[in-house]
Amino acid sequence: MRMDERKFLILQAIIDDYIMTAVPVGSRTISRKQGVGFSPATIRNEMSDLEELGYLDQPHTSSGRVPSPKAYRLYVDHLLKVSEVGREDAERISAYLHQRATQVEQVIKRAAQVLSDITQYTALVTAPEVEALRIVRVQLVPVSASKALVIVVTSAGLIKDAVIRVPEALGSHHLYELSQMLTNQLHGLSLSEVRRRFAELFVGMKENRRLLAGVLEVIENRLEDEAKGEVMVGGSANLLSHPEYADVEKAKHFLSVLESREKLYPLLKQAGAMEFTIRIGPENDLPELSECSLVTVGYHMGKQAGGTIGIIGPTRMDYGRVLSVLSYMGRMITEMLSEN
Amino acid sequence: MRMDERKFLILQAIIDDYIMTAVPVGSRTISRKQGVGFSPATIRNEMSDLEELGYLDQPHTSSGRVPSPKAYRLYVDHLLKVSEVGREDAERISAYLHQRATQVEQVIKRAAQVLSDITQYTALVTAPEVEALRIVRVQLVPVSASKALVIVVTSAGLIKDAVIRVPEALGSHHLYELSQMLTNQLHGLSLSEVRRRFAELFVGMKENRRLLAGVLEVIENRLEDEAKGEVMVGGSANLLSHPEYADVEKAKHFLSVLESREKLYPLLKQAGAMEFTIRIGPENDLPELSECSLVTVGYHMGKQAGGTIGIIGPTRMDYGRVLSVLSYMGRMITEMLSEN
DNA sequence: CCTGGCACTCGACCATCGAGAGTGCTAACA
DNA sequence: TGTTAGCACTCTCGATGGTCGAGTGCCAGG
Repeated sequence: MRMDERKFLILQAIIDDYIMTAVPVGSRTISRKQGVGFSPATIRNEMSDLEELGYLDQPHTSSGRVPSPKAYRLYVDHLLKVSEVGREDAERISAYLHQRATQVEQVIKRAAQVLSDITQYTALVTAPEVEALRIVRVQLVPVSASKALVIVVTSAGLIKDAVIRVPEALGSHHLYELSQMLTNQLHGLSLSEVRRRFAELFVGMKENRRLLAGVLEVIENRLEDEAKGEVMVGGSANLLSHPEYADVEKAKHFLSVLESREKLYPLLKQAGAMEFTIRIGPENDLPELSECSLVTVGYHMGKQAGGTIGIIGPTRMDYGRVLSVLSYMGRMITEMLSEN
Repeated sequence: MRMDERKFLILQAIIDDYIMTAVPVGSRTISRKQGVGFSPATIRNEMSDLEELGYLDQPHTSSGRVPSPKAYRLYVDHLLKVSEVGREDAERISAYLHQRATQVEQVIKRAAQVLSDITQYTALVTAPEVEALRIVRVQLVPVSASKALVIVVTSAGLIKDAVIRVPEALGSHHLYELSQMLTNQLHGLSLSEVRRRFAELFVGMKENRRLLAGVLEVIENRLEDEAKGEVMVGGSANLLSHPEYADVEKAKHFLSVLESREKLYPLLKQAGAMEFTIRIGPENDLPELSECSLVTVGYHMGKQAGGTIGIIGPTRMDYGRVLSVLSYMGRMITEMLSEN
């Protein structure tokens, strides 16, 4: 048995209906739909076929059918028509994003909020990846007699800072000169090249080794932190509005995944470079998410850095809308961050 | 009718039991308790009195009693014996906190995690208040040809930064000198005095007015941001473990409060300076939290700044344990942040 | 003043039942 | 041969009603 025109039509109708209602859909419902000119009996036969083909599941013998993950896969691959983003949604997105936002983190955080607000699902946004960034400047700023702030400015304006201990003898001027030296030495290096350069620096240096080691450690630590990954979550409560989370146990599992950056980050990271990805139910590596779908799109910050924004929700998700909203948001963020 | 020794005893027993089980407690249960040498009938009479006094509620005519908010109030004010924090808990707290943490934000975030982990409630932690802080240093660092990073170092090492636009003509040295000047002028001022001093600066100045205005704006913006308040939330999923949130609607309300910093922040801010506060059920201003209790303690960062850490959970909360864990945590954070 | 006893109340639990939605199958029809 | 009407069957859901047990209030006796 093979899929034919009519089977596609019916499957699509079933998925559309189920996405709207979350209720198993029966043959009558489909038959009544405009554009489907067949009797319930015919539909039933087709549905039976579709079940055999693995596209539909039946919760129990005598209730309507529910789309399987395989069906959603087919849906997003072939049947989905990605609509242009709605004017209203587009306006909300711009409005939110164009509030004065000086820091990248703020943009990211706000994006997560808007997305979850608009879609009523849960939004995930990663901070820009530091991988391909290059160092523009390193600056030491005195904070107290024995402490200084190390600031690492990277290309694309991403900034990292941390406090280190410095010898009391070093004055503000001295720190400034050190900063100039470090900037000269490290300028243009990718973060992974920094370590090598530091080794060279150490060779010809007598004083201030401790201090330099501190600076190196900061740069490395910041890298590690980055590897663990910053993920902003917006709208975790939204999930509870969907009937699939009426069961508190399920909701709890889901929420605890959202709280664990360690689990969340790889999920988004994986998708990273791709223009967009859709992971449906069991296609997610995390068993906790076997009944969720994750849609992601990438964004960029200049040419060198980028991150991922995503929406996570029940497999029964409005993929069309989510995809259009997400990709619009991706473009907007890219635009915002690149003009800096 | 007045409270006497025995009524206190019985009330305490009821509260203790209810805190453990979340089930309305009956006279037999109390009568069986060690230390209470009375028959169920006697207890019943006392319970009836306690109900009349407003300390107990009866969900329906023939089931056990449940403590009222008034009872909890009495409990925390008079009956509660704050135990020393458990050795195990103390160890977990130190272990978490003493992981290398260079930034205040990290300490804060981690604290929220540990607290929620240990107590199984939801933890809230505010970043240190900037109110009483004084400026130690202002520094401009070039980021690109036409952008610079403004760094405001405050007493206690709290750092704020933001990117502003600068005239292309200004070189790195020029920025450095400007930084020195600004630091000289603003050093030691509270943030609220800065605006006045800026007005004076403007008078005698011809060039760079635009730039200075930018710096002022940054300082002010950062202040505003601060007023909106940074609040870290840990363990929001924990709430779902408690039977009072078996109802998904309730859980949703609660979670959406947790997501709205605007609501959360004043709640903690209010408590701010106090050594500790306990807000029970309707004592909270937010109607969404009328069935929750909020326990907070303050922490300090040096002499000038401080924030609040808190636990939020059902009114039926283990106040003793929460209080001891919180105050221990408060002391630890104070210690950590002050040695910087 | 305390306590045992007793009648009463009320929610939780369970079984039963009918309605309704949906199915699969068969036979008739175009 | 594909489509449809009809029919018996299945399963969920909600309402109904009965029983059980925990708990109460009150009264009378110690």
